[in-house]
Amino acid sequence: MALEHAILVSLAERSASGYELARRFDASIGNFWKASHQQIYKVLGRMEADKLVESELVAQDGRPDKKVYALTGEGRAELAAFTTTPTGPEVLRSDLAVKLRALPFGDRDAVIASVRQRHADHVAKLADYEASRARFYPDPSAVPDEQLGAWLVLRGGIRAEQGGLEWCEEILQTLDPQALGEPR
Amino acid sequence: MALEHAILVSLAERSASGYELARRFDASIGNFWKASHQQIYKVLGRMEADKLVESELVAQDGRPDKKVYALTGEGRAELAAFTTTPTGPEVLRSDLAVKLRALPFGDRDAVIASVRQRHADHVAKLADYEASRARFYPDPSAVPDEQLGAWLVLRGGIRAEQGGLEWCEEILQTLDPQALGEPR
DNA sequence: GTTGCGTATGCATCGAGTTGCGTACTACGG
DNA sequence: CCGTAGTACGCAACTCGATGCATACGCAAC
Repeated sequence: MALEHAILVSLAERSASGYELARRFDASIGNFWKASHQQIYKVLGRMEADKLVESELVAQDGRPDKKVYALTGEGRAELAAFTTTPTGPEVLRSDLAVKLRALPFGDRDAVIASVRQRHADHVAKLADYEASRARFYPDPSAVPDEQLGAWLVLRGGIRAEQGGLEWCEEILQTLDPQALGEPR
Repeated sequence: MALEHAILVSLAERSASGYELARRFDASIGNFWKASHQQIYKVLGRMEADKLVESELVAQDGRPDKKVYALTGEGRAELAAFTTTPTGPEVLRSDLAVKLRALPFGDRDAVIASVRQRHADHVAKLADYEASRARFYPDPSAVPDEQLGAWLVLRGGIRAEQGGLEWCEEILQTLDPQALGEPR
């Protein structure tokens, strides 16, 4: 039930409607936790029933009304409690790894194509992260204390993408060495 | 439904009972895809109904009977087809990232403790992977073709663990610089 | 001799997450 | 005036996966 905690964090940083949360989950927070708007609405409903958040209807003009959610004291307490719970080991699920393992039983060229796609994904994501870094943290040696967490998460994202990228390059070098001169 | 494909790969490499599969998922395959034995039994049941696998009851002495599953032709075809499907972008879910982001609203020391724990996990996993590498691929320049996939997956695992380890070190250096001299 | 451990299979229940659909209003272009 | 797109919320049905529990057998330890 960690989606709940991701939402709590997001709302702690700034109150928002479900719709806004969904978009945030497409951007910054979504870099390390995905969620569709349906899930978000569902969980928000439960969280409101549990008194972790409260909502206020806000009329807008030119747009539908929205329901802005804010943390309650109980929500803040729950979030603080969450930080003290032990973190279980990371669970990874890699489709690409399954495909690699299936190499002897499948289509080598198709697998290589998947790796190329993944390679491109990493390049794009990395550019994205780099842009965020340059924009929000122009001076890495002077990150304000309250942004340390977000900064470290961004650094982790950059590391993960770089690692994934290098892995893709190693795979391509191994499976398809002669094609390396021509990409791009 | 990629658990299905992970099972297909595992059975393609060698026929096995549900119990054996569950243990394999604790070891090599489980490094990039987790599954409990109940899930495996359930999925195996469905896969048999779908004719992707077939089972044979094998009596053992000193032990309960077991049901050994093997791929059918249809199963092999499904596995080959899987390798040609496009691979979606990786979905990551990091509890630790959520906790880092929650730093300003929670308990800093507890978060640091979680990072230390994660750090230790990475060290252990890395040692594990290194042992596998040394044992199964003593000469990295001479990996037989049919093991290339497994080798690359292992390389990816090592990279991911190293990356995670370095991230933990960066976090600790940032949040708790003076404590770095004393660990261990 | 019974308690615990390892092998081996499975059910039942619940929450998490996906997919598809539905409603309602505004704004803009053709 | 209609179609398309964006904002904003939500239900229903389903699958996936996690957790807990149950059963059955044999072996070894205490």
